[in-house]
Amino acid sequence: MKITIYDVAEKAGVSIATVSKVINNTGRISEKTRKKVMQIMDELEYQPSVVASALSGKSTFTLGLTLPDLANPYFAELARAIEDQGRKHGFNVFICSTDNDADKEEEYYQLFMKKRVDGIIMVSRDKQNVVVKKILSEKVPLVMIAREIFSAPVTSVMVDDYYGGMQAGQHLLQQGHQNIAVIVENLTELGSKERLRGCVDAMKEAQLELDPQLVIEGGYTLESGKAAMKQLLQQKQRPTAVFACNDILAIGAIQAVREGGLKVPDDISIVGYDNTILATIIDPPLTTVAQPMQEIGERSVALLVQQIQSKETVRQRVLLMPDLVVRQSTRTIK
Amino acid sequence: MKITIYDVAEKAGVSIATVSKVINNTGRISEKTRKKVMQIMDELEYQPSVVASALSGKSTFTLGLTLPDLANPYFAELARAIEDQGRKHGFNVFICSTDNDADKEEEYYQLFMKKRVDGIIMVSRDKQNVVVKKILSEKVPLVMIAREIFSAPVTSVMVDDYYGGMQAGQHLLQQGHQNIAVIVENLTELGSKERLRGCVDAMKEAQLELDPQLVIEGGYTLESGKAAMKQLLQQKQRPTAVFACNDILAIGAIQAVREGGLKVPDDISIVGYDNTILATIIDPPLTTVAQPMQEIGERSVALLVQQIQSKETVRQRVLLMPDLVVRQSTRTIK
DNA sequence: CATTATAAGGTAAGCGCTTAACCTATTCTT
DNA sequence: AAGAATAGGTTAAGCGCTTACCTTATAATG
Repeated sequence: MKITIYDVAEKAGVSIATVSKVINNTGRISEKTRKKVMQIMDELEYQPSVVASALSGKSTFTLGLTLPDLANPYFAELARAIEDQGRKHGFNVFICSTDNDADKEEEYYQLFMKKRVDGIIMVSRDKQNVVVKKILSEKVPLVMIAREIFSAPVTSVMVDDYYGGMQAGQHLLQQGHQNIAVIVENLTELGSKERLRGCVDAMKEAQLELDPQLVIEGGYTLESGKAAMKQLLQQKQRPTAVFACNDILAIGAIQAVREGGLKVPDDISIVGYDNTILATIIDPPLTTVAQPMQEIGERSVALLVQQIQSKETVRQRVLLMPDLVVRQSTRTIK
Repeated sequence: MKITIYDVAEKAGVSIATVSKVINNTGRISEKTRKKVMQIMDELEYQPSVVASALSGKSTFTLGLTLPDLANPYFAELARAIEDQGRKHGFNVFICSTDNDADKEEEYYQLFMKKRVDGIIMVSRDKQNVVVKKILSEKVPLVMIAREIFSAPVTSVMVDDYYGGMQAGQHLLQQGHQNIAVIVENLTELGSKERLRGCVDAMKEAQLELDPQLVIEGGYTLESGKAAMKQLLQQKQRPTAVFACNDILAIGAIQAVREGGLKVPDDISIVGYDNTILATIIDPPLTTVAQPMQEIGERSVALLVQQIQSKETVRQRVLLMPDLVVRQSTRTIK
């Protein structure tokens, strides 16, 4: 059956300890023996069992990742970034969609524990997360990628929503817009609030004030973005620019504008948030605030691996900066 | 540290064998003892180590999935479907992006072997796949999700491209189009050829012939779709309808049409292929041939699990039917 | 009542590795 | 040239389970 370390040892005429040492590059082994063993391993196409090595004290080189929904392009891209970084460090990752369902989250967590993953990355909107507390109390290495500041002391990677909102606002202001509306996702959520606040502050700096009438909760779907925009189009003083707090909402807004017989960006400028692939394929291509996906993946994996390897827990929150990507859904106002 | 089977056994006043038996529901255990042991496991929040149980002969309950790129919405959706099905059967899945790079594929395959995954699902365009042959020769359970018929006897799940192309063609014909163009991905690839052939045959049934001038290779990118469409717009006899062999191409085509001062579907109808999320957010929403993602995930996992459990290898090819989703990028011609 | 079945659970080997502790030639030292 | 270092291995225990094979009560049988 499967080739084991015994087969290699026997064929090389050494003990299994020696083989183990050449695999792990530990202990003292003469160059000659090393060569010999390596050659035999090659010949036999020996693949040391991570299962066995994990059982005898080493790690499983496996990470668990939970996120709301892998079918969502935003999370898929993030997952890809994490996967790539994991690979660099020699880790495979279990990617698990929770649908924001606490039960599924719990279920996956249990699976992670049974499989003895070395660490967990959670992407979550929920700040009152019970599972997180369990993970922490079990001292399993954990990194959160979140939009809310977590009450517990968790190492987390976040993107500065306030700054992102501000960038969006500044961009529109630079283009001469004064009458700006904001479609937020959900005003009870910190991330949304921060994006809004950033935009408001950008306007304040320009001595402008955001009309509360022009702030609308849009939720997360295309339809709701459309509806929000329609509502905005009815206002007595129609805005000349809209900052939508995610790309889907922005796209819904574009569609509503078009259905209203107006044009983007000619009549109304729109800036989105996230810079998902959707932003590039929509017409006109969407000006949007880009989350630094690669960077998020890189930092979170790095922080996790660090925890795994050093066992120490220097908890920290990393705050990354988003970046505005200017495309064609915004333009200078006359 | 971690609770082990010994802790449970001791606290319950039984041997570890007994605990193992209640965990696995094997052997004879009295109801009383079972209850007792279960209760203790609960109390201690005992999570049996899959690592240990895998080492002693059971499976790892882990699947490996390789696909070209998780950041691509099409594959992300597929991965999600597979993940869900895996969960139903108690499996976690390592999701790995290969970027169609043979080296990465090989690397991931080696990792899968080291981690002793129970089975592998590969999503690939490549039919000359060396890794596949290795997997087969190692007798590791494998299911391919492919577009090409594989030379080796691999269990595979495919979608009937010919029928999909036919559906697209029939739809356009029913709407009265006679002058139909096709933007294929790549004429050297079987999947593309089949879609084209399906469309051609649909036309033949209607006593029509597809003008070879109206078949253009478009590749896989938005830009290339745009370019292809522009080329079509220049033809002396401009087509009234276009069948683009994937959604991205279709979207590129829509943009080209719009840039040419024409409208979809008023001037030109367009049908895509894949029914990715992109089709729903584009304006106008894209009529497209839907791949049965859920079904693909379900069947492939089911086939894999079957192989894993029964050890027998009833190789088979499952051919699923795609389904046309009519949206607003096509319309009846006067 | 002695014998046999059966139910309930225990013993111990083994899965494929890692690693601390130990052993034995060589090579240095002085 | 004798003792101390050192290089290069080997031995064996242990990681946390599973499982074939025992053992021992207890119930069934003639």
